[in-house]
Amino acid sequence: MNMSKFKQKVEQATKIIPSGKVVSYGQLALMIGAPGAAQAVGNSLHDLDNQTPWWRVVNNAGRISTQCTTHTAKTQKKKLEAEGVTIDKRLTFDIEKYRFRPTPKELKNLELDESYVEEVIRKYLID
DNA sequence: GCTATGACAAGGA
DNA sequence: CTCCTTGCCATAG
Repeated sequence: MNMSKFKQKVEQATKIIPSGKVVSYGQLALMIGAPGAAQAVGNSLHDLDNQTPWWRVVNNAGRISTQCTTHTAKTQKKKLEAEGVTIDKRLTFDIEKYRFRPTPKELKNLELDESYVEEVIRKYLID
C-alpha cells in the first residue's frame, strides 16, 4: 500500500497514546514534525483503519468534533469513556486533565531531530 | 503546478 | 459560551 510518510507518522504517533489519554489534532501535528497541520492530521486519521486508536485524538477545545459516519462521535465517546474519560452530553470534557504529554524518548522514535524535539517540549511538555 | 477541500486552531463578535 | 472568519497544512483532481 502506498502510504505517505505523513500518514505513517500520524499512525505511529496515534499508537503511542496510552489508554485513557488524549491529544489534540494540533498537538499530534507537532509530534510528527508538521506544525500547523492539524487539519491534515484529522484528514489522515480518517483513512487509517481501526487498528489505530483514532478515538484518542480530539480537538483542542476538549470536544469530539468528528462527523464521520463510519467513525461516529457516539462511538468515540463510548470508547473514551470505556478508558476512563468522563465526557458530558455535549461531547465536551476537560482535555487538560487527560492530555497525553509524550516524553522526549517517545518523540525520538518518530524520527524527529533533537532540536525539533526540544522545541516541542518547550511548547507542550512544560507544565 | 494550481485550486478546492477537510475528523483543525485561534481570535473576534 | 457559541458562531463565524481567517490562517495552516497535506491530499485529490
